[in-house]
Order: sequence, then structure tokens, then C-alpha cells
Amino acid sequence: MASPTARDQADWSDLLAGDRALLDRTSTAERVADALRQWIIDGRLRPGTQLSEHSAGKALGVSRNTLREAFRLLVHERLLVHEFHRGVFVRVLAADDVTDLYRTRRLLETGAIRAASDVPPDVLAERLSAIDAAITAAEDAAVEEHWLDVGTANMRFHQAITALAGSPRADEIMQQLTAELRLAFHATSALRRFHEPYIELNRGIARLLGDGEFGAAARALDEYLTTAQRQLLDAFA
Amino acid sequence: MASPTARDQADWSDLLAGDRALLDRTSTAERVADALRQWIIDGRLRPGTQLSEHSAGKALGVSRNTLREAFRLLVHERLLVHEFHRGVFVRVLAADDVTDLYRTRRLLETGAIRAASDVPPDVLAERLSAIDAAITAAEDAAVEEHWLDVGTANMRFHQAITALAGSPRADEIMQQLTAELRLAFHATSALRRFHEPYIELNRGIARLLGDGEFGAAARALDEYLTTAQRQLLDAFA
DNA sequence: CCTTGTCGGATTGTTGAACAACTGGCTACC
DNA sequence: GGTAGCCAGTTGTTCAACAATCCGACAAGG
Repeated sequence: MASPTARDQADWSDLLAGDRALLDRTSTAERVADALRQWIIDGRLRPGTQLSEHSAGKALGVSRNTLREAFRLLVHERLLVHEFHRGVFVRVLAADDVTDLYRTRRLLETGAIRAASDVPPDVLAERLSAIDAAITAAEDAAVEEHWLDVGTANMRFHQAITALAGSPRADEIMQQLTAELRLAFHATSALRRFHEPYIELNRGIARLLGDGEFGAAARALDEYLTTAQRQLLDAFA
Repeated sequence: MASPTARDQADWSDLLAGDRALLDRTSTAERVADALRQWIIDGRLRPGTQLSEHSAGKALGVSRNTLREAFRLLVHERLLVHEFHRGVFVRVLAADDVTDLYRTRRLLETGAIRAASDVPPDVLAERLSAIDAAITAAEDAAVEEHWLDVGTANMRFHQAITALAGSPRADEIMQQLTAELRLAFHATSALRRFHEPYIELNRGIARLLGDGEFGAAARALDEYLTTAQRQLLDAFA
């Protein structure tokens, strides 16, 4: 049917298609949004601070129009709020927001665990190892007392839990939720050791998952989230 | 404490605060996005069609920059796709997308039903009545053979199911998912009677919910979604 | 026949300037 | 003390321009 050369070419295009995203193919507005998002997630932009179009545009070296496109993206991700004719501000979470964030996470994460029972064994093993890797990263960061990295690794743990469902959309939603949750962490600045006690709990959940105890793992995670939520809400007051 | 006049004024501001949104307080870009979103949801803009900045801007009477802001929003909602230096197109769903949409819906909807057992009775009754209302609307539209309205009511049913969780974020996610799903319906144009058989199933689920049989309702919905997914995927081929 | 090089029109990406609309604070006035 | 009006600064939106890129057409070459 196909000559050898033709098959080779097909292989090329398959391989190349994966790297298409690497060839910049990204607008200035998106790169600006990426930068701002990282600044917010890292806590370098405190909740409540206003981002004036003029100064932010000059600082980043982009025009006002481009900056506004980037703002739209981040507003849509709830990291910024837009008040008409007043400007954009880094979002300040209310207690209600924290409650709802945990409610939504509970929905997604426990659901993903329940869905894990239908995942074929080899794929499941791969996803479980991603969970383990996140826990290990958290442990390593903890011994070095890099609490910000512990937080990052902990977020990755929860994203890996969500990834059990194997749904790109669920993954993206979860990523957005965790980014939003960072706003809460940074709002309550005194939480340097907030994440530490959860590392051990994470291990326990991972162990249950490894044993195929999906129901028990879901219940444990549910309880876990309730505790974390309460603790964060307490820190709010 | 407060003088009568002061209390009157407080009443005013409370009442007025509800109407604040009516006083435009919304940017042109958002209104443009709303319009385009409705056009896509209604199927007046077919998947795959390109939206050129020049002609769309002239048609809607807005500048190119404003239009681009609106495009960003809809791209973020996955209703449009943006190809660098090529333009924006109404999204064309692949079979994978349909699968993932149903996967995510299953996560959210069955999770919401499970969460319903913790909702206080009076609030629960209110939310269940919203579900009933959606079903009734679908039945009414069915007898008049307005199949597009049946689809809309059916979407509202599933949003009402999700609303059992009482999470604004989950509600918004679900709203986005249903909008995205419309793309699939319109891509397979031959589905005029696609929604009809589900009305009865919806009734059955609502009955189970009313009886407090949350586990059974979740299982029924899960099965329901599996069937619907298969049927839609078949229509894709 | 198929591939490759080249060209020109059309569209998008991005910028800067301009003006209208609005906000927030200041002042003067009662 | 409160209120109306004014004013500087910011945002909302448009417009025009230019650079970068895409796409189809057409020609050249194997």
C-alpha cells in the first residue's frame, strides 16, 4: 500500500505535531497573562492591589490594548476582579469563596477517586505514581523547610488525584481552583507551616488507592478536605 | 437606634442594589460576547465557521479591539478556537471532546446528588422544585414539538441537578459544559428528536430524589449519561 | 505529476494616540 | 455638617497605522 518513504513521512508529521506548541504560537496577551498569573500565584502581587493599565503596561512593555486582553483572561479565571470604570484588582477572597472552593474540590476529587475503579490497571499505575511523586516532592521540600514549595507540591498532589478521572476538562478546572486557592493562602500570611501536617495524610490516601480501596480513599479525602477547609477559615478570622 | 428616615434610606439602597446590574454596568466586549454566545448556542453560527475581525466588527458595530476582547472570552469558554495569525472559528467538537464532556458532567452531577443528602430540608425542597420545573418545561415544549426548547429545558434540568450541591462555581462550570455540548448537538444536525426520550428518565430521577433515594438517583443518572453519550457518539459517525 | 520557490493580496498582531465617560477627592457655599 | 459643583486622573472605546503572517496562484524544476 504505502511506500516506505510515505510511511516515514507520516511518522514525522505525527511526531512534529506534538511539538507544534513549542514554536512560540502564542500571543503577547497570553504571555502577559502567564506572567501575571505566576506573580499572583507566588504571592508577589497581594490580593487587593490595583493594576493600573498605564503603569502595568509600561512595566511589561506592552500596549494598553494588549494588556486589557490579558486582564480579561485572568478575570475569567477569577484571579482578578474587574470593576467597571475603576480598574482591575487582584482578587480578595471572602470566606464564602473558600467554602465554595472546597465544596467544588470535594466534588471533583472524590468523584475522580470513585471513577478510578474503572481505569485499566496499567494506566492506573501510571497515575498513582504521579500521586506518589507529588507526595515525595512535598516531603523533600518539607525537610528543607521550603514551605512555599511544600504548598506547590501539595497542590500537585490534588491535581494528580483529580487526574485519576482522566478528564482534560476536570484537570483544567482543578488547576484553576488551586490557583484561586492560593489567593486564600496569601491573604492569611501567617501560614508558613499550613501545609506540613497534610503530607502524612496524603501518604495515607495514596496507600489506600494503591490497595484499590477507592471508597475508603474517597472518604478519607473528604474528611481531609473538611479539616483543611476549617483550618483555613479559622485563619481568615 | 436608626431614625425612620435613615431606615428608609437603608431600604432604598437594599432595593436599588439588586437593580445595579441593570444600569448597564457592563462593558461592550461582554455584551458582544453574550450576543455571540447566544448565536452559537442557538446554532445560528455553525461549528467551523470563521469569524473575521473586520466583518464581524462591522456587523456588530464595534471596533476591532473590543471585538478581540470578546473573542478572548469565548475562546476561554471553549466556544471558539483561536488559531494564531489565522483567526477565530466556532469550535468543532471531536469525539474525544464529547467523551470528556460526559465524563466531567458525570463527575459533577452524580457528585452533586451525593452532596444533596447534607442539604437542609427546606433548601432541598426549593432545589428539587427547580428540577421539577425544568422537567415540566421540557414536557410542555415536547407536546408543542419545539425540539430546540426541549433541548434548552433538558439542559436546565441538568443544571438544576448540579445546583443541588449549592456551589456557585460548580454551577458556572456546568453552564459552560452545557453550552459546549450544544456544539455537538448542532454538529449532528439530524437530531431533532434527540432529547425527547430523556424527559421520562428525568422524571424518574426527580422522583427518586424526592424520595430521598440519593444513591439510587446517582446511579440512575450515571446510567442515563452513559446512554446519552453513546447515542451522541453514534450520531457523530 | 508532484514538489518547491516566489509573489501579492488579505487577515491578523500590536501599537500609539485620541476622545468620551466615569470616578474620587477637593473646594466653596449654604 | 452636608451638599453641589468642579477638576485631575483613570478607564472605555475607537481609529489608523505598520509589522508579521497566512494563503492561494503561478511559475520553475525534477
